[in-house]
Amino acid sequence: MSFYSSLGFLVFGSRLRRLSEYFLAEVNKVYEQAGIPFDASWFPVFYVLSRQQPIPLIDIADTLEISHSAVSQMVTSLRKKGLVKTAPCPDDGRRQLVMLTKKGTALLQQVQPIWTAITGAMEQLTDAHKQSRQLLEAIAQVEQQVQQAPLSERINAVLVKTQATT
Amino acid sequence: MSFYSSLGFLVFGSRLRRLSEYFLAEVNKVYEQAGIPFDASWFPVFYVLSRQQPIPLIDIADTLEISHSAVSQMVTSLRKKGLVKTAPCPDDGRRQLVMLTKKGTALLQQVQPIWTAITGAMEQLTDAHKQSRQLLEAIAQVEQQVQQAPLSERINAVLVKTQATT
DNA sequence: CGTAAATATATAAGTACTTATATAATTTCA
DNA sequence: TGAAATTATATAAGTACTTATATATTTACG
Repeated sequence: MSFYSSLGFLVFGSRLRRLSEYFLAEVNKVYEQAGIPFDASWFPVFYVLSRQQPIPLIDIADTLEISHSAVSQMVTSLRKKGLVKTAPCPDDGRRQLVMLTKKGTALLQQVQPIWTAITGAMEQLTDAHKQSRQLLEAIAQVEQQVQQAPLSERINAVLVKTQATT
Repeated sequence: MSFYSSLGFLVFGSRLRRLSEYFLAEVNKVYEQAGIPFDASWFPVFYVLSRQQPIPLIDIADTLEISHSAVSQMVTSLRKKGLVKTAPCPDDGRRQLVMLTKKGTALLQQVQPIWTAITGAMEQLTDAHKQSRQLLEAIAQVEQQVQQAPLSERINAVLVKTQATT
């Protein structure tokens, strides 16, 4: 058994990070092999724009649940590549409305079949199609659980109990 | 349902990263509240050293399945903090043997009860103690599956099949 | 109605990794 | 045995975020 398997949750974070990076790298291979000049890191912003457009930067950040800063940096990068453009909101001068350019829209058309295939491949990760769903469900449940009582509180509770019996 | 839940595996990577960062942040809270000057990011190297010492840098990297570079940077950082020291291996001048200093050993003593508590808290994340194990098992299974056939190949297979029927 | 608070964005710096590159020590084998 | 390949480490630069900070616009209210 590997170090990671035997250590269980103490290296939970590292394992998740590693798995995450693996998935992004694999998806990038697919884009490359399909000859589509798209990067996996662009997906979240592109996906939001595929649903709603134009949209203020702040709404993208809220939807993705990442910082304004991260979206601001990504939008700047995509703007430099000519894939999105921005314009101040007429109703509220603080807001920047983000939208796809013609080039961005064309790219979106290209990547959409890949997105569908990714979902399909993930669903087929096991014979019975059960495991990937279980993983998603397990992650969702852990996310819910830690919202109800933070992990740090749970750890402290265990700590106190251990110290009491020592 | 949140954006992340509805999108499923297309944002798998982001969700894993977010969960990972949450866990590291929570564990850091526990160290801080316990008044122990330890950072969650130090754990992997400290854990390896708690098992074997002295140990060549390359063996730490192999055990943790991270790059030599990452270990080299972490060891440099821990050495600057006076927690570890290094010495060239007498048998092989290329290797740097890493070991805990007196200060590092004292810190290890302090953090070990916390590590036990973290494992305990993770096991109790659900009433039935089933879910966290399921998550670990599900991750392990996904790790195994993608070793047998890379995700990119699976995605391509789905793509080809879709295009054939269109 | 003007000033304080809130909101939206941009930029700088930090984090924890990665890959690429350089350098040095060791091993291999023609 | 000595040149080529391998192995081990260190450092630089890049990535995709974060927090902290600055700035600008809008809203709220005494």
